[in-house]
Amino acid sequence: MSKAAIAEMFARFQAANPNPETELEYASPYQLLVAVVLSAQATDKGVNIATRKLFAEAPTPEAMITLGEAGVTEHIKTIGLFRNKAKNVVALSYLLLERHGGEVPADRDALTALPGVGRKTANVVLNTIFRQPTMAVDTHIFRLANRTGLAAGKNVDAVEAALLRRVPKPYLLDAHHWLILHGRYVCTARKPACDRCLVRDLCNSRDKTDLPPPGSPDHV
DNA sequence: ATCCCGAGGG
DNA sequence: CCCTCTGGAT
Repeated sequence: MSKAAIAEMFARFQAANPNPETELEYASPYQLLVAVVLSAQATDKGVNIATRKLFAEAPTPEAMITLGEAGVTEHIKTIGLFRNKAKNVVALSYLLLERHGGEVPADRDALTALPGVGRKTANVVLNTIFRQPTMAVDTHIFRLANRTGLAAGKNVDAVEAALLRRVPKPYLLDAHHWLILHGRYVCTARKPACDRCLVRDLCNSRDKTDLPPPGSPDHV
């Protein structure tokens, strides 16, 4: 995708959705951090169902520790990888109190030092809470970037670096959420809805593609 | 490279 | 049945 095409792509995203936001439900930086940790290999919809109950009982790190690993597990059993996540949420809450006065640190190294928090989760927190121009590359953005030609890369780190180079600065703060939402609802993994894609004419996969071939049941 | 791991969609 | 979902730790 050319430089001009990329600028056009984000201009359209911005016009269609001036203030894109996460679909995770949270009432504090702490709750967003926990929700993002829980969202690994899970849908936002499923995470929200679990966190409604979880945050009602444990809205703060102190309450989460009191609830304990067994209590957390009960609330998040409907989410995949729940044993690891329950352990991480409690341990992370303990470390937030011990190292950061119970606050979420605005620092990538401090964030990734927490259990269950890797580079992608840290980037989401830095962007969503602290409004830093980070690019968190998840399954949606990795797929969409490579498919459309927005930013090619064999792994998430390469795609992140390419996006930071190619996305025009004025769009960088909101690019993450625009791309996530586009990937979730339009440029989906299996059966992309190209017929209602806002940037269809700019997409490399119009003629050279990893999409299902024309004529197949999955072709849109 | 492997494991973790439930819910929803097709 | 199989694939996908805002990955991280070993």
